[in-house]
Amino acid sequence: MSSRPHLPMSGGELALRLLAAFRDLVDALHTELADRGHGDARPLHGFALQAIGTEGATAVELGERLGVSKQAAGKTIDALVERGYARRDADPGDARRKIVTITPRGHEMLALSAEIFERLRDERAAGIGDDMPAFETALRALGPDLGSGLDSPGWFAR
Amino acid sequence: MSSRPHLPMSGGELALRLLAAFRDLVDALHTELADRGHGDARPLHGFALQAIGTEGATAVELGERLGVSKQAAGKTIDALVERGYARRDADPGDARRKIVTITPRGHEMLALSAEIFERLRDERAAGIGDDMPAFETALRALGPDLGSGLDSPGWFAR
DNA sequence: TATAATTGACAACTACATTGTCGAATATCG
DNA sequence: CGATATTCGACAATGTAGTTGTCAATTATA
Repeated sequence: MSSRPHLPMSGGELALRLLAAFRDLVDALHTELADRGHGDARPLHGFALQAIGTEGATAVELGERLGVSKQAAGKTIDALVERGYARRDADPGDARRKIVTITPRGHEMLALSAEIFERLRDERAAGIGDDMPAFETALRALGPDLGSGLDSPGWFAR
Repeated sequence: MSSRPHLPMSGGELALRLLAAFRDLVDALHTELADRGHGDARPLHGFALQAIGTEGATAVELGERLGVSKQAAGKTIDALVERGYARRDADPGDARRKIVTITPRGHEMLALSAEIFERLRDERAAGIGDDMPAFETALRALGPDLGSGLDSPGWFAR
């Protein structure tokens, strides 16, 4: 409960630490994933798989959910299919569409990611202690609504 | 505070919200920067300028500080010089080296960024209230040491 | 039925990263 | 002093991911 006096955090440090904490979590996740048979998975792949969902999706839909063009979504789907995380099938009702669905291996990767994320969260929470609920409440208040587009690559530098 | 029962946050949501909060802050910063004469500044530029510092730096040094190759650092320096944020000068003592220093316009952009970041932080803190000190303490405990490399572009997808 | 909209694929282009190579300049060691 | 090694910056080739534009095929609609 921080009986210590609190050192103020500058706005720049706040931003930097948010990014560092995110990267730390995701790097730890993928180190662990690599150890458990998913060394070819990239951070983007997990997000894309979740955007595909249990219903499946077309390239256009995936692009909309991820906030990128359908062409970029198509490339991501190619990568997922190459790695065995997703498959493309013809839509029986509409010959234009190709439905992308998650393969068993894709589901396994998602489940593994969730499991590892939970453990990472618990480890971090243990280091934070009583402040964790306040931290989570504040983090929810800090950021915008979720799912607002994951067009991260290229956004940073350009 | 928070007399409400706390809803638990999954590990995945934790990671996602850290990224969303970071992006929200940086997007707001650059919207404001654009309104004040720095529409061509990108998030990476501010970090690169800070890595150059008041002492100046060579391309190799900047690459080390940013965690990228010297070639990538050279390109970033090109971008900074094009926009008038930095300048390259020959080192009088070593003809191989070219010292990159921050121009007055670069210093102005850094000062403006710091000012805007402070205001953004205060706005967010107002929405969070009493939990803000606990939040900052927890965020410090959550992430790794700062300055561990900013090689964000390409890191996410690859 | 003619027209419009949707889907997925292809091409061309941009942007940013990588590794490898090179010449020039400097440092070091015998 | 001079040969060798290192450092720095530039160039080229390559890889990846994104974009826009175009196109044919298919489906929906007026």
